Amino acid sequence: MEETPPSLLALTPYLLSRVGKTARGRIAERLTAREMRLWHMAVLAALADFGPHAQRDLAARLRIDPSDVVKVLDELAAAGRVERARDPADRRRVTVTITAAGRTALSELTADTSAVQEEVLAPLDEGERAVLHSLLRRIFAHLHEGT
Amino acid sequence: MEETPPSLLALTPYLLSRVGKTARGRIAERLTAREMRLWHMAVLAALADFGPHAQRDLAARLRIDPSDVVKVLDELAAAGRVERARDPADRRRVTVTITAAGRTALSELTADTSAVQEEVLAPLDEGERAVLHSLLRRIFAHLHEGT
DNA sequence: CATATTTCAGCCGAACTGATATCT
DNA sequence: CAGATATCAGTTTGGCTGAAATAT
Repeated sequence: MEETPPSLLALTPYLLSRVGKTARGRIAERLTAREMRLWHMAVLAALADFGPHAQRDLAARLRIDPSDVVKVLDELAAAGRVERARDPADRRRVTVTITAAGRTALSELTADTSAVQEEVLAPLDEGERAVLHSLLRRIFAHLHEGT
Repeated sequence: MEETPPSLLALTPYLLSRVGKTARGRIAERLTAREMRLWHMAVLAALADFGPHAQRDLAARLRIDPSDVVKVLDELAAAGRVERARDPADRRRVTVTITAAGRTALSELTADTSAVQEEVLAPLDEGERAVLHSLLRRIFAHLHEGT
């Protein structure tokens, strides 16, 4: 009396949605233990990978609402993981930079996510994981090219 | 200035989370056009696949909170897609049954989801879609066996 | 009386909307 | 003054919690 309806399991988007939600949940669970959330990690990763951003550019890159960027940065700045500074060339802009503490935090979060990867992909061998990752990359690229 | 951070794209759980969320969003979009939501579809599918359920069993099968089952069924019943009846053998229980209108609605929702499948999996050929589906089925089974 | 099932009211995090202040 | 940027306040939605009401 616990089976999932087969007519749903036959639909790949349904499976994607369910598995994705579980993955998200597992990551969020670990981040919560560090008093962080997914957006905090995404922001830190963007700053580490691409250098300082104006808040507007962070919002565009991560597809997060600008008004939410404010809150996320408030929290990251309070924890000393990013620094905000007015751009002297255009004083409307606020330039956000990751700190050393921010990089440390990011590496912990990345380790958490790798642990989740181990949990979620447990039934797959190395080759299968690579295939899955590559298929998802292609789908992801396709979903974000039209926009 | 629009690339997603590579350190995130390297993490399969992150990709699963993002792609899954988009899939969920695309389905939800279509269902909204029919004034339905994902839980409505899941409930109808469970009733169609496995026959009448007590509300408690629907909640267990679909891993939805019992208090939310009440709201979902209120809406489905108001639209004539399910019927509720007290179980005479145990009058605490309410037995839920799908109606003919409910089956019609479900087939429309399934068609919507198939259309989303076409959108999301567009870059993959038949063989790749089968591989993806099979890998996701295995992950899904693994995630739900421990519980 | 203890437990099971359904129902209801309310909370919280995530995502969005609209308005405002500041600056170009 | 028109447009851009950041900020703030409020709304909505989904998912959860806790407490009732009814029945076993």
